[in-house]
Amino acid sequence: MELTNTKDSEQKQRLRIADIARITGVSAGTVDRVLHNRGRVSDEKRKKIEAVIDQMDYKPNVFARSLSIKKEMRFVSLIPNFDPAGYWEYIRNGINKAQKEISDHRIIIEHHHFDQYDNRSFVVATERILSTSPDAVIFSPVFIEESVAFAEQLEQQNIPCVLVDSNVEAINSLAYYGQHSLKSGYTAAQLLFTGLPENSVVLLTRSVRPNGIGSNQAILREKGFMHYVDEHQLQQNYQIVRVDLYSNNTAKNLNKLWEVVAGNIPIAGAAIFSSKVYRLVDYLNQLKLHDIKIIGYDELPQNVTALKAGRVSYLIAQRPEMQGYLVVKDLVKHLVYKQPTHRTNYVPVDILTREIVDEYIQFNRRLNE
Amino acid sequence: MELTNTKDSEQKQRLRIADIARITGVSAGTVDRVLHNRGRVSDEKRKKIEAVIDQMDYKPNVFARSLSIKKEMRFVSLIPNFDPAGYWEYIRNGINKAQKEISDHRIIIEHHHFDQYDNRSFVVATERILSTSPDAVIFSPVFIEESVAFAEQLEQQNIPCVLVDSNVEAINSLAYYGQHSLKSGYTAAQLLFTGLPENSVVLLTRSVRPNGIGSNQAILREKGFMHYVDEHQLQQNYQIVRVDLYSNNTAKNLNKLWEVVAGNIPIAGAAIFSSKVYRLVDYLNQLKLHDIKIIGYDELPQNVTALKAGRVSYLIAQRPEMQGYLVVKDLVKHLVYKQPTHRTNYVPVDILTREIVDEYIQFNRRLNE
DNA sequence: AATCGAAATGTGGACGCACACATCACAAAG
DNA sequence: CTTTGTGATGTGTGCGTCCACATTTCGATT
Repeated sequence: MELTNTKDSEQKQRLRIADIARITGVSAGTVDRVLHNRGRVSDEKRKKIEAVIDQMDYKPNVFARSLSIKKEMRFVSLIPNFDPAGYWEYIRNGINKAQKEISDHRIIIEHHHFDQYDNRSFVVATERILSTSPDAVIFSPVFIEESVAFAEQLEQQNIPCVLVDSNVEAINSLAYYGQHSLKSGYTAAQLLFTGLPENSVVLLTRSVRPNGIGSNQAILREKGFMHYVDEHQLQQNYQIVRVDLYSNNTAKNLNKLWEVVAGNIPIAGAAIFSSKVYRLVDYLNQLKLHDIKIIGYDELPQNVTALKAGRVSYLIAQRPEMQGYLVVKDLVKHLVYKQPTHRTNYVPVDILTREIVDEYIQFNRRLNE
Repeated sequence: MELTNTKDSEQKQRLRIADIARITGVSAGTVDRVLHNRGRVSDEKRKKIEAVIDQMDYKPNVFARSLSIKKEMRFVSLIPNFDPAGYWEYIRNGINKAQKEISDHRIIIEHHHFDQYDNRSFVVATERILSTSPDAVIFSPVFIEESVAFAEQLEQQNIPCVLVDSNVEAINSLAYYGQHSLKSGYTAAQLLFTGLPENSVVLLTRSVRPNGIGSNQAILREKGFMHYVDEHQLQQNYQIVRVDLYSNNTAKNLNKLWEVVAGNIPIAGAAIFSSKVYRLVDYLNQLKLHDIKIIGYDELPQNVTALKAGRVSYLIAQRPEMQGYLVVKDLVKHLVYKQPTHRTNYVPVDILTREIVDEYIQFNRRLNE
């Protein structure tokens, strides 16, 4: 441990291409050819120049570099269409932020959408996209099979893609950003069961599609949740009841929940594996069930309201703006700056309570300014 | 809700300064003077130029802008010296990342340190810094009074400063990044008490300095913790015992803890308001107390080891790299780009469990690459 | 020795901004 | 009528990348 100050940087001028040219007795053009491995340089001079680059630790001025690169590219995004202030809007906000930052590279992003409850709408959108031959695609593989097929066609056309929100291993994407669904479901269980009275019912609710299939994400989250249950042998102490909620049938949903209530065992907790927590809260309010510990996903305004009102105990969040922002930046990193990226990038499982949610939201908002 | 694609950007060329000059029949220099309010332009031309700028929505190319700005500034950081892999190193890593990004502006950062257990070392460092007249100062106001005095002197010399980690309202800093200590302490209590067996002892441990005073942060965290206790009237069901741990006296610390154990009421939980959780774990191991629910701060490697081993239930983290990074970027935002910043910026209260800590750490690491 | 050709190397401009500096017009002072 | 000053305005330079193009080098072939 030392208390003296240290100067890590010297005031010295930074090495420029022109300096390297002067030192090695060649022109800037030759240095440039070496720097970019464009060939057409004699071995002798190449080695000399490379030596100077290494020894003197040349680093290009990033600003000049960014200025001079003009890629004129067109990216396409394909995510579910969204209700205002819904989950997908957050991802798009992140994409938009990245878009602003790279617009001076003459890169534009076209936004396409599909209905997350209708796989045909997804296929239609992918066909439309393929016909326009974009330079890269950002999409959310909500429908697994259809997404794999889409990715194959992209690969044939040599169009790189990145995945956001949910992951499909079979897709050879440049990068994926999203949450580790299993761990997030496991964590939901952990938070729900800690301190929960025994010999009671725990509701597991899923928002399902008209065909009765849950989303890629939701299925994995439930799996993670059940893993915790099995690991701690909670089936003995709790009666876990699955209830599927349909997006467009309030009466039916209420009916199903009522059946559980009528079972006479008290309901102590409930988890929902989507961002529709606020709807679950609404149903339970209508059934006058006010003392249930509820846990759900994503910091949508309506969910935050329920969290602050004490109706929801925890929200699990996943930085959607950051996901949208980072997938785009990784595309640029690869296509423009030719730097390596990581394939799989898990965003943290963020646990929110009524006391800390405000700072969480404001911080994310400021990062996105 | 619409399914059709939308093109948000047109392929059109962006308006440049030269274009505005051509349109208005002046030179680029005159347009530049209008853009930056540097005066020395006739009213007639100024109005004409402003009209074009507004109407055609001119936005400067950020890359060219960054390139042309060369500020030649010297920032100074002043944070506690650190053990390798200690908390303060994380903050410095964030500062270093920002430093790399701005080095092409010819901005350098000098790192100064002090002993966080010795306020005199802080004062000595501030005097040394003041004598060199830096362009801006980044520091952590660990000692409140001394920090206020330092800030006053900086203000006299017109040197802006930013605060990192802990906040002092009395200091007129450009920005502060750190955690809301009260809420973080409150959350620690919430996590600790949920599901904790009643009629037991809960240890509150603080790392204190030789003079017996805790850090600014730790004091506020404990206050937040106790706020939860009072709010839920937990004094009735738990016996809360404060134990001060000294940084350099293992025997004494063990002794104090042993006294609590000897009290014959079982110890169910323990919280520590600093990043020294791993030491608390070590003590409790030595005393063969293995079933205590422990909560502490910061994702230091040693703490993470204890978390993964199940010896610590939760760690509360605060994105130190991000804090270091963002304070520097705010300085640049203000001094170089003359854009407004926010004074108070709370970083989220991040709750970590053994299952999700790996993704948290890796994500932060990649952001910092 | 002259010629040719291919590879190696140099030159210069465009990009787009900010800033220091040069230049210009015009009026007041000598 | 010339000099000096002053405000208004134009110009050149720095950066790295990526071109098109000019020029040089050098060995091989006539």
